[in-house]
Amino acid sequence: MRNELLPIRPLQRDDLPVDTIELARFMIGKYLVHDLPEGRVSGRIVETEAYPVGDSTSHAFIGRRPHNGSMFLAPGHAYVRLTYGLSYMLNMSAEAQETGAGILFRAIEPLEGLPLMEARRPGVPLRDLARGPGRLTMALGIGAAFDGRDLCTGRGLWIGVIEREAASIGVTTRIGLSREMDRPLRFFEPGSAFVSGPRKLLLMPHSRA
DNA sequence: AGTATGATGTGCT
DNA sequence: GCACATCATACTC
Repeated sequence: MRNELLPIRPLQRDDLPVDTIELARFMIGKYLVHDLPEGRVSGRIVETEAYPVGDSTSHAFIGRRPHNGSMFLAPGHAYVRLTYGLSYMLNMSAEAQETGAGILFRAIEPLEGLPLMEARRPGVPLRDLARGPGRLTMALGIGAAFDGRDLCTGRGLWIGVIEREAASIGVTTRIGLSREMDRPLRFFEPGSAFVSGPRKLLLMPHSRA
């Protein structure tokens, strides 16, 4: 038994805005897809954060190192990093090659392959399956092996679009930081139940078209 | 609804 | 030693 696949078209590298902050906004309402032998797992991107050049909280801020090299690849490559010893985070490189910037995928609305996601996270309610950056990678089956992979191939793990744009995009400060806490670099889909973070952040968003 | 805490790995952000 | 781009659980209001 196999699901009908949604008509998701792979995003090309040339489709991506060069600017990190524009890219983080652009990805709201796009799709994260993981095609596996067992089937497809996918979701609509409802929350991202930007880590632009010069941001002291960016993992690229200290310069290129073995562990953060993926942030310096051409736009559209995965940067996967373990945080707090338990949670993998999926980022995508931004700006020109060698620059060192990226966006963090913080939450998706699960769409395809729900049984596969639920199998990885037994007993977790649908709403919590991929609400949060660590949960997202758990649900999609993403680990360290994905670091450095091209997300613009349309195969394996890739980003895509359905011809339907987000009506509006919410903007707030980022989550989990102890510095640079004032910058409006978190983007999300207003009204989505699948967005992570405290409710109070949703009460004061600037909403833009 | 909000707040506190422990688990756990990695690099000194 | 300590700070993390976190999560699940236990506890309070």
